[in-house]
Amino acid sequence: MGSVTGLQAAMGRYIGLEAFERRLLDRLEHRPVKVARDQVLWSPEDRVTNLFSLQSGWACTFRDTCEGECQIIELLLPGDIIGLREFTFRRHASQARMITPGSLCGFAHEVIADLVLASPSLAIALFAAIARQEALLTERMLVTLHRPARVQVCHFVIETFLRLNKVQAVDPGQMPFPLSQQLLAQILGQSTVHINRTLMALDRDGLLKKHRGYITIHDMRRLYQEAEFDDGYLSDRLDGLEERLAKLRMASR
Amino acid sequence: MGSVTGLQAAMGRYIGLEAFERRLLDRLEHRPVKVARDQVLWSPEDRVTNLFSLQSGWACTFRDTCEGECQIIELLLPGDIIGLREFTFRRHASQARMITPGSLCGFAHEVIADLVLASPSLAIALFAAIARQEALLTERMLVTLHRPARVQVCHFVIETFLRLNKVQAVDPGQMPFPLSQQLLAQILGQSTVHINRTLMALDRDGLLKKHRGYITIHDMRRLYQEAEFDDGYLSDRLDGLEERLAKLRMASR
DNA sequence: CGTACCTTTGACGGCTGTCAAAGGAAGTGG
DNA sequence: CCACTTCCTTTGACAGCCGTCAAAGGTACG
Repeated sequence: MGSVTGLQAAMGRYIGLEAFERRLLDRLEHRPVKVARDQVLWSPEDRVTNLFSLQSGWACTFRDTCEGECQIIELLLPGDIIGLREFTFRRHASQARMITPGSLCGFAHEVIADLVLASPSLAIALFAAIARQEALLTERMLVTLHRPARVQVCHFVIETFLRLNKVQAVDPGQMPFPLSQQLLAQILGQSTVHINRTLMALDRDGLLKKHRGYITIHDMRRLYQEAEFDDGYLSDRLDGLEERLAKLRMASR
Repeated sequence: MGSVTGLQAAMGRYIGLEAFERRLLDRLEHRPVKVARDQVLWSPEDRVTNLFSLQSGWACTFRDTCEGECQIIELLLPGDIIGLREFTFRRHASQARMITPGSLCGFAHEVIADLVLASPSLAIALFAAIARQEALLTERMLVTLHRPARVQVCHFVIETFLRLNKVQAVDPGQMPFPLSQQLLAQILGQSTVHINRTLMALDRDGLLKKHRGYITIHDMRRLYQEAEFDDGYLSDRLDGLEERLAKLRMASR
């Protein structure tokens, strides 16, 4: 039986899994490995060899821009697959690192070819997973390019709240948030100093307060308003595609 | 026989195509349709029904942010597939529109399921195509968040030059560029006024000059320097994955 | 108990957005 | 062929969000 946050859950979000597909996925993650905070999963220029299924803990991929600046590209939460962006490339452009201690399962990138061959449904689910991660990136870009830091922070907190909620119910008063202000700045592409001022203001205005390790959301409604949040991009529904797959599968038997 | 910029070329960038795969793709684009400038391919909230293979002309997908602002998400050039980002979603979040007149082939999004079922190689090629489009987005985000407008413009011009060059040799002195300063601003997420000032400066400094419909690159070397350009993210090489597919294919016979 | 990391605050400067207006180029219709 | 509209480009003045630098206080961890 796979864990709640394993590949089965990651793929099962989008499609119904048949028994043989569950077995396939289970075999990939039979032995999760514990990893420490700041553990590096790959570095720039490394040959692409592995993907990872993140079972617990938070991780990120990032790029060093010039002069020591650093931009986080993806924030990976439990249940996410790490490396989907890059598995068709020869070498990594980014670095991947654990933000907290956690556990994960690695598997060779060629295994994707096996999965696609064994199950077109899983292939579609993988498309869906990539598209969701890309949608996160797109929303981030829209917000960072066009809205002030205050909106960016509100938006990111809601987004993270909803993402966490998909895996496990989250109390808005105690939302897990193991990110320093520096990391938050690197996610939003702003300076640590400015993020700090923004967080102070959000606390002063009674919207939310960031503590060490967690966030307290005081007023979810106003948070949505300030963030101008529209959650369409977080939808897991596939529609249409899955039906077509089912039909094709029947026909090919 | 498929056109130079059709699906065959789009997929053939990444993998070798077998005869039956060529036939599959050809059947999808037997009848290209001419479309006018500003032709809308889909709008926000539309049900996702189609993907398009762009045979000629330039297109884009974009989102209206608040207050009439508009951010272009993808710039699509001949040979690109339009809609890869969204085909696993139920409804579109963006709008897609032709920038110039052109021609394209539409096909139902469920056809992707057919392709995946018929050929795992094509599935991998589709992963590669999505990953390349996502890489473009990522680079854009890194540059827009951390570099001044001058670098952004240089970077974008080189990127576009290289993308065009993959489809057809481009003369740096007459590079096709049918984008107004307003569109360029919407791509880079900046104001038209500021883009104008930046272009004036680049012309004054002898780097490049934008005319109506084309750009003259005066000094490619300095352009690369100013853009701090690294072309790794434009690579089409797959490595490893294709070999694995070939082996699996053999084994399954 | 000390070191390292994280948070907080102030001063200052710059890149970029907004507003406004005018001149140019292209396309349309009479 | 010319008047007219529309879009595109250019320029100036001004303001504001945000980055940088610097320093101090707080908190966790060995």
